[in-house]
Amino acid sequence: MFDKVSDANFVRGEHDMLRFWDENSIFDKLRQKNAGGPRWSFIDGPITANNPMGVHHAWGRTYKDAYQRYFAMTGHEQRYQNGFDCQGLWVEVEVERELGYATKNAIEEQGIDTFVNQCKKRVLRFAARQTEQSIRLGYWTDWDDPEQLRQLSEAIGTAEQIDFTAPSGVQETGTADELVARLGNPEWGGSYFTFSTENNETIWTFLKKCFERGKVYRGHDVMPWSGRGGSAYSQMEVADGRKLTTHESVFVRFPLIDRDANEFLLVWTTTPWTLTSNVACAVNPDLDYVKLRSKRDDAVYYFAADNLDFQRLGSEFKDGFGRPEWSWPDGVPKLKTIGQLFKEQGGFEVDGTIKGADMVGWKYRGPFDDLPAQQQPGGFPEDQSTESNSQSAVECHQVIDGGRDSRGKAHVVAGEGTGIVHIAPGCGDIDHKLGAQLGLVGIAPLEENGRFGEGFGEFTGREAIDPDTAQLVFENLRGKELLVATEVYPHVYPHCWRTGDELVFRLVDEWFINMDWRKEIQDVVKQIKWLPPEMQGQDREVEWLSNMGDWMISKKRFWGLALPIWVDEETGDFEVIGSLAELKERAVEGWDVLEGHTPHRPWIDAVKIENPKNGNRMTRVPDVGNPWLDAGIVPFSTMHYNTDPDEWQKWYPGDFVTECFPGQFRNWFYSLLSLSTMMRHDETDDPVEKRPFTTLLGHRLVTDEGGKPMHKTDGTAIWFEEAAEQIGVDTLRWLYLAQNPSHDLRFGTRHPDEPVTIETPEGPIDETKEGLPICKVTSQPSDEVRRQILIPLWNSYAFFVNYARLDEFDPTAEPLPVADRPEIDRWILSNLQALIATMNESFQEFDSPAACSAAAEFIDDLSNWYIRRNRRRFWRSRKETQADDSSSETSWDEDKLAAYQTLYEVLTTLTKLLAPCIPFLSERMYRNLSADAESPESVHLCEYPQADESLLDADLNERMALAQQIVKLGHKLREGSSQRVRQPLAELRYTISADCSLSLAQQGADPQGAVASLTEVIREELNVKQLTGCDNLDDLVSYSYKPNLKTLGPKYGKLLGIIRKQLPELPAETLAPLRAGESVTVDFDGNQVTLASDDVLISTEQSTDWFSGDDAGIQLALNTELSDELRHEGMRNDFIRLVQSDRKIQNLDIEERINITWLQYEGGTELQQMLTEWNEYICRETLADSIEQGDPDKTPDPEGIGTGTVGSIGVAIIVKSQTVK
RNA sequence: GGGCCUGUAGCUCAAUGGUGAGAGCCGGCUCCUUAUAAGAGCCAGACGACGGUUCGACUCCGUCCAGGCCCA
Repeated sequence: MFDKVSDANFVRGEHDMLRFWDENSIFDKLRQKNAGGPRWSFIDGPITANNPMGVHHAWGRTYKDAYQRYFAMTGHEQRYQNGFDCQGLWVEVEVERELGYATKNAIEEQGIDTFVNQCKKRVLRFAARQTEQSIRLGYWTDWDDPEQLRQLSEAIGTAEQIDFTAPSGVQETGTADELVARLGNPEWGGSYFTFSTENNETIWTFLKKCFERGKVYRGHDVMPWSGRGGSAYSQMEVADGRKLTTHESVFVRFPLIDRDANEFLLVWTTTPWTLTSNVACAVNPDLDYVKLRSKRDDAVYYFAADNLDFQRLGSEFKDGFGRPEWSWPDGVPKLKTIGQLFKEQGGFEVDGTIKGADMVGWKYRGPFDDLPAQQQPGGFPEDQSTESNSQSAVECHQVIDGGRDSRGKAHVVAGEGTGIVHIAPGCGDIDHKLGAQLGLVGIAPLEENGRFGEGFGEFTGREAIDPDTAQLVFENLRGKELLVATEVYPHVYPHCWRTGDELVFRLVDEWFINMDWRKEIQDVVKQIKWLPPEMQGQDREVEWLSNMGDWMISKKRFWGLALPIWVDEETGDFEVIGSLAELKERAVEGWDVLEGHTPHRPWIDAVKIENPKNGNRMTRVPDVGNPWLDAGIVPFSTMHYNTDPDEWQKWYPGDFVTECFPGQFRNWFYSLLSLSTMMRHDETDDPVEKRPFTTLLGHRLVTDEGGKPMHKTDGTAIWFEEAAEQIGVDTLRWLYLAQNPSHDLRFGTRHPDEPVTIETPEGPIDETKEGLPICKVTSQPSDEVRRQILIPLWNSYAFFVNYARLDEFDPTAEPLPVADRPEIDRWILSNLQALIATMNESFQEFDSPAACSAAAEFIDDLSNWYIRRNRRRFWRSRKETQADDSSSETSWDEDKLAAYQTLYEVLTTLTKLLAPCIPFLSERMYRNLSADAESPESVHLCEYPQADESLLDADLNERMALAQQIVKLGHKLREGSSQRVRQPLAELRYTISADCSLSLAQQGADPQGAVASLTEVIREELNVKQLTGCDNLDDLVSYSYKPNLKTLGPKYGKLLGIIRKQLPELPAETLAPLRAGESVTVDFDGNQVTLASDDVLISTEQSTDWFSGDDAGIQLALNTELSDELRHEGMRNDFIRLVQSDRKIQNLDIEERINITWLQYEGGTELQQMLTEWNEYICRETLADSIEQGDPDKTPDPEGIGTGTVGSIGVAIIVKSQTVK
């Protein structure tokens, strides 16, 4: 027997199901069930275990769970391993914040070991948190016990022996560090952690392969650098930290040598400190340079002719710098043109122009040639590599061609500046590239802390970004009479996203992978399916690969992969070590320090090896690895490429990965693809064999309701539980799965000023575990999902269950053959098969939106058509018992049984179909519906439904669709003629032309006949007494004719204009044969044109008092004439409706009997007459025992009174329950 | 600056070169309902601008404008 169903209460139901799954180990049973089945290999992209999850994480995780559930229900064995991304700067930043460190130095002062342990603790803590959140999301995978993770987190760095129970049940005892290093191993199960020793060691394997191919090198690069952070920044970090700021920029003059005295290059820069490190000046050889003579001192300046009167930052002054918050800063004056500057300094005259090309090779004196750094041969610091230039910077000073970038665009252009660019290869990106191209030496002025090093005179020790440093430069220049002018210059400049400090460009020593094997990776990319297609993922990845530079794998930080590169600093020799075993073998010092610790800093730094060439000690580079290596190695490390190759072979390549798109082309996707390509290069040449995965599904971002990104800092980011407990997880999951992945999801709005308390399994809470307040979340799209999908689904289920209880329906009874069931039953079952087929296809194609929209459409058909049309079949038992209905038929029982069995079949199938999408609600419905002891205890242990072709009746589906179209059009006609649906009308006539439905026409079926079997349905829906199919409606409507341009265009071309104009004006009888499918020949301005029936479009127009209309090949005409009889019937329906609505307001039980009193305040006796005629009928329909007229002059009891209109008569109706009072 | 993508209803998105450019959401009006905090019907557009190709352009081509992404 089914349990009674009342309010849906979705969120509470979800918690009930979580408990049910947990207490009955349903997930374990699922894994057991599928063990040995065909494999489906999902590879999880690790989530950064650094903060609690927000709603933006839940999108991808819903895909991950839904597809794993689908493939589980189709019997596949899976790995079920979630991953946590553990290492890297993000964690360090948060830990620095936790510890209150202000600078990088503090980490070293307080001990790297302390810091690294804190990082581990934090990661474990948030892994526990995210595990709990993911479980709440319904994400089924092999989770660690969050409490165990917390226990490990607590004990990190201590010698305490921990008793650890792995998810597999394996017991182990050890220190937290020992245990943590092995998390996610195959014996234990559980999530993988990228800090695990196996993960790190497998990256060593990769780097060793790179090394053996000669792809690892030590390089120098000029990189954005944060003095306070002590770290190079990636381009992405820089992009995140761009801010509008002002600098005091400077016009400076460089005296030319070997030319007339008093000639100068005019140079401009916004970073005056870089002038100390000037090596060359670049011009554009194609530009004209003006020779300007200043009247003040007769000095001659060279600069780009176009710049003389160029209004620098003219448009920015008006419109700002491209973002709303970047408008021209207050108090900063409009910039002067160079012409103005010289005018103010006493005027000038122009002595002609010269091509840039003619200036190349001119020598000049630099402004800081007195500095030791400028005078040191080979640059500063001296470059010792063999082919390097041994000149000093001073000796390099000359005008050079600025050159072009890879796409032929000149580096030096007119416009901002002077068209002469000062080049400091140690201080700028392009400068560095140019310097390398032309063999110029470099000067690297800055130390790691962002201050000038030795060799820079009075600048040594000064911070580059300190405005006082700029002032010192200006003073110095003034003293040397080289300063022309300074100005306040606004521009968008990179800043450290952590400290807000300005970044500088600094020459750094870093480790790179030479990516000249990019072609190999591109070949692999082309073997992968990139979804959704409209994101053009494959093209974008190939494009990125062809433009990317070498991969800088080093980071000057503490918490991360220990780069396995050991260097002999004396000779520059280096070696990459491929495993810990190899390292142990080679270690000549410090192994005892590492022993007992994970291969992280600081312990691994102690290990030294010997240079086999000369016996020198080799020391590990102090850098840690780029964290994308950690995530990219996952298809190898987590499947045990090194430790269990057979197991690895089983699961590689993955069948599916999914991740948020933006950024990942150059991050995770890139690292996965390049690592896999390199790992496999010595094993296969076939790009197919090098694929780490075969299909990738990307999705975009979660934004707020207005499409703007949500931020943690301004309180607009929505925490997972805020949404889960306020909106409901099934709703969220549907929202994610139904969303087009190539569009941002406009999720909703968090209201930071409206704190709320939410219910959780552990009781009500008003803040997160981190102490953040829980606030109100509104989400219009979620409300829509709930209203359109979940509630109708629930109501359909509730309708069934509650009537089935009353009728004691037995779901295990012998099913009636479907062929014997009414057409509408066969229709919904047929539609169900179509849905099953669509959902299977959609899941297999990773197209969850297609699955969701098909399901949504089906739920709508079920709720608003099938159930609504069939309600009476479910009510019959009641009628049978309470009124001796003379129209009783013998088929009643069978018909009712058919209805119950059909709806039961539909609902149970639907719970299975929807189980991957809405696992909670479908489980709840399934649990109540599957009374059968033989069915699995959980919907998630069921087989996914497969379509039964024999029940699929495309013809029936089409005919029903046609009936629905007729009903829709009929409603439109009623609306147009102001006839409410309760008012019965005498007749509706229809015709259906052959082109209304392609396949019906193709089958040669008679469309009128096709609908005939659905007459009852249409008649009832539209409340008409008679539905008549006609060959034509000629006597009721008139026709209008229009040319079908699509068919006529190709035939008559230019004649079309005439046809188009004249055809509608032709007499109706000329074109009438077209309606019978015959063709006619017409003369258009002397052109004989033969029109076939499909050359003309025919539509109907109203011409009688029948209301008519047409749509999609259907023509309808509705008779709106009302006889007394019809009018009374309409009144009867109004009356019943009023009574029923009163019953509902009073919340009467569906079986409760009543007495009715009605009051009429005005009007004649028609109402009374109607009630006499229909007394018995009304009593039966409303379960009334009596209908009496009351006296309107006596004040009626306001309790239980309803007012309304019957026909056009205003009445009040009192419904009294017999049992209440 | 270069490459790619996108400009359609108040909002979010559709529309093989073919006649009145479709949905959904929001709002308004009307209707329906003894499963329905549900549903049905009606009500809205200078297709970013300008040229070109064509009998016919939202669609193809060119130029420009605006926005996004990638690269520099």
